[in-house]
Amino acid sequence: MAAPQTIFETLLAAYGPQRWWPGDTPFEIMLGAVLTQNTSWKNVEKALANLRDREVLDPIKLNELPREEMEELLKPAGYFRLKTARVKNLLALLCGKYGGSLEEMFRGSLSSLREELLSLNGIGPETADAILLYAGGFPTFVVDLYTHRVLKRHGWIEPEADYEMVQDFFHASLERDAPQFNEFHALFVKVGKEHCGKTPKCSGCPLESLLPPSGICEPEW
DNA sequence: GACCAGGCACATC
DNA sequence: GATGTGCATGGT
Repeated sequence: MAAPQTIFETLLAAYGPQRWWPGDTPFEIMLGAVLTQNTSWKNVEKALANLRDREVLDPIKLNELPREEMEELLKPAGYFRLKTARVKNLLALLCGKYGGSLEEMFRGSLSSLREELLSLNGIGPETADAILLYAGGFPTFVVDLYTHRVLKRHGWIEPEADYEMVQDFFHASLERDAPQFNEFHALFVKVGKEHCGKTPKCSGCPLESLLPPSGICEPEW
């Protein structure tokens, strides 16, 4: 069984720091977390650029934008009706309870904020953790599809493991270090894209070295 | 033209 | 409780 720290060091050695989730502001990162749901980041950037051009990349201004206009600006990110509703749910909390201030919002505790975000329609565990880690700087591990897939294929978690169980795999043994969690998640997406897609390309995968002699990467998951 | 992308909620069994 | 399906655009 490979330890999370060993997996991290192996991926970091193979790919180097990813310096992920570039966003000019925490608010932009927060929006990006919703917009990137099942969507490539390139499309998300177009939607964020639309918001910037329209000069509504600000909690208060965006909250005042009519639904139809927001839908139009978010179109490039896909699921634009759905995501407009989700962004509005987020803005309702941010503006209603915290006066539109992310700084104010992130004064809360990790666990209470996580619960609060999860109570919103459209914010699931991955989006909540992404907001808390990447925008808020809280040490919570973001588990995405690639993380699940990489761990299951290599036999490092049981096949039935759900989101919380995968997250516990990391939280149990790693220091609660936001910069490391940030980098680690990005590295999983990197190795996932290159080797653990739906059609796996195991040749040259840096994680192969961590498997026991009889271990194999199970490509069917 | 098929398939995929940094999910989530809801329906149905 | 588990499994299936809708949501939508843009790139390969």
